[in-house]
Amino acid sequence: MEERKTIAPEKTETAATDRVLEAEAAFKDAAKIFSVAELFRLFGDPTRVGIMTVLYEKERCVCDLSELLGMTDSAISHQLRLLKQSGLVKYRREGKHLYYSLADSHVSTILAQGFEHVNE
Amino acid sequence: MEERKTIAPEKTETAATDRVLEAEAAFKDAAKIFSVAELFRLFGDPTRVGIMTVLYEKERCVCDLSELLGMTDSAISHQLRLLKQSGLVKYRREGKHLYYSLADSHVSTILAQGFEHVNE
DNA sequence: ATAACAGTTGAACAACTGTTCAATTGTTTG
DNA sequence: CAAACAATTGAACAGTTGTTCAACTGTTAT
Repeated sequence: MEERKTIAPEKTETAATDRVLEAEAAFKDAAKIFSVAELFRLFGDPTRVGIMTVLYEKERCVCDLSELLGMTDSAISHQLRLLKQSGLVKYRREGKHLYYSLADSHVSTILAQGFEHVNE
Repeated sequence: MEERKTIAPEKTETAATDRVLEAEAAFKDAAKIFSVAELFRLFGDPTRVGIMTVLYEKERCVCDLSELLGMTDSAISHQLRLLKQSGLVKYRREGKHLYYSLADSHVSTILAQGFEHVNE
């Protein structure tokens, strides 16, 4: 994010270098802003929050998740794919069942923070 | 969220009361899940994250925000309205300018958590 | 091998979201 | 008062999202 509102068109080489460095910093910041938004976007849907809230307690297979949340396997599976792709959940196979769980403590922490804010 | 996967159809009055209480609890949980998703949904857009990231440092007027983020006043204003409606930002008037700022420390905390997760 | 169960996948569709544009409100200054 | 600036608003539009449905893969048991 750029700090100054206006940049006078300077002529020295060091000033030019400064502007390049500023531009690079702004670019990195912009990339981070997109990543943060993308992270929160995944927490921004009731089905996905429901899934993660259930998984907060313990691992679950898809059929448990769909029954607990009152949705079809397909709908749950589609959302799990998004969560999986973003590294928010992981899974292990046990016979016919795939047991999903939260990927790491970061995910639980962010989720908990959300509930904390909602509970005033 | 319901714990047991199946509920046997019991006949006593206490069991009926239990089921009502369970249903109420499930309803409250569902309502909270929607609130949490709604909260994160607002953090799930790059423009809004950009706005909040700029406001994290200090309060800003709409014209500053639009210049810093390289967007039109209108686009910024539309997003500020959403953030305002959800109590995530507040503002004060000073002459022609409306100075926006983050509503409370909860907002900064959630935002910081997001950046922390993105920075590994 | 076949049936049954668990889960995934892709296409299709309706609902929603974010930006733009033009018109408008509110405030200050000449 | 009029002009200029700051910001909001609503309609319109394209792009995205989440669910459904049907077809499919993979695993276990008979």
